[in-house]
Amino acid sequence: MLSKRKIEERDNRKKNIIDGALRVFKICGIEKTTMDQIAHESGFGKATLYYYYGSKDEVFIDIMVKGWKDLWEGIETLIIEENGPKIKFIKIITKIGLIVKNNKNLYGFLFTAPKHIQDTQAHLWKTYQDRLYAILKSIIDEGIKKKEFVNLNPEVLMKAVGGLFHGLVISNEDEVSESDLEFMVNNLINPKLD
Amino acid sequence: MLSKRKIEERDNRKKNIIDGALRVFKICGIEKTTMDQIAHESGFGKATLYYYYGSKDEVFIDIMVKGWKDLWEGIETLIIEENGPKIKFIKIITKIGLIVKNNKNLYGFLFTAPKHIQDTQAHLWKTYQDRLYAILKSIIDEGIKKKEFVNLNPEVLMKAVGGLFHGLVISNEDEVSESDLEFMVNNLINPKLD
DNA sequence: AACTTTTTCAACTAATGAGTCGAAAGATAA
DNA sequence: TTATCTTTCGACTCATTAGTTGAAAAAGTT
Repeated sequence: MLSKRKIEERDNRKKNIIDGALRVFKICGIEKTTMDQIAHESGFGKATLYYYYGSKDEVFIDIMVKGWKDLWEGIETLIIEENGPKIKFIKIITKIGLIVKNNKNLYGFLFTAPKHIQDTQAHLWKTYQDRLYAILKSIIDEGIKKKEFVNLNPEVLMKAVGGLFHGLVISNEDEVSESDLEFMVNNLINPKLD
Repeated sequence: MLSKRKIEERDNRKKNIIDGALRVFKICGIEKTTMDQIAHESGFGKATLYYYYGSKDEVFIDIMVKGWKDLWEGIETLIIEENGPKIKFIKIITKIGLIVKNNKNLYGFLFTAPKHIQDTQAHLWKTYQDRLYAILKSIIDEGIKKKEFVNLNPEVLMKAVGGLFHGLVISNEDEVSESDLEFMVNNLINPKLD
């Protein structure tokens, strides 16, 4: 049996591998990153890496799960707060912005990679992702109904906010201020100047 | 010497290859697409493909050049039209939207791929791309100065519009109506309800 | 028809990269 | 110290894929 400390150490090494992987992704792009590179970057030999992860996909999936889980847990409390849809929506978006800014390597990967991983089985991370999207969608629906949001197709609005967020937070070298992000999301979902 | 017709035929075959390539990209993703696949999809053997293109990169670059050139030429006339920055900007964005919608395979590639191609030399397509960005940037600058646009950092506004556009037009299965696109860009650059 | 040029491709090479194996080094426990 | 379990990795295998070659078919020219 493995002692508690042993397990912790092992988890730490896995974390090192993930961090190394993300560093290489940033430089080489996800697709062109090799297991040798990841191994070297995180200070192991390739064979050792396979001691911790059974395949390249497993590394990817571990990253995805961690990312979406953190994201979900970061906004979970905001959902039950008693706020109108507009306030709630903005709060969630800015919170996500904050989380993403704190770990750009991870989330740059998270929002770009999914297409390339084949989801033969439903993955754990999909659950968190779906949950997050469903919540945002329901807030948009409610916002439109209560006329706090502009009256557009909710799917379209969702895509718009997603794109805006991506442009401002992910694919942007410089940091956007929270207030700018908030301001622009606000303009998008309801262009009234208040 | 090659006759005019011969050259035309050759260009046609090159076009077939490009179209085939884009079809495969759509299914497999750019990175995972092989030359064999492209060859097969466009109805040639791989060796024939290498008769027309010297390397995989050459295929990529040809696509990029065609895409950016078409985009630039599509909006070129709008630049000299006598319009205020706001009208001009919206006109250009919606025109780009139209062009993109007409060839989603191509532009899905165009706006996603660039990072993966190493630009050892400055490529022709970069010229068109830079030109387009510079124009948009200058219109934004002017729009802000003339208070037709909201007073935000122009770079940030640029990223925002880029992201919004991407979300609505590129990474969207369904088509956005022109009016929705126009409406939302308008809200972003100047949220006054007029 | 005889000859030249253009187009095609099956079968090859060479490099790269995912994943394996077996042996050895490092801990831990008795 | 000896036996056992955990961690490490050099050196392999094997599959894939970019790019080449040489020969042959097709088209064009005289």
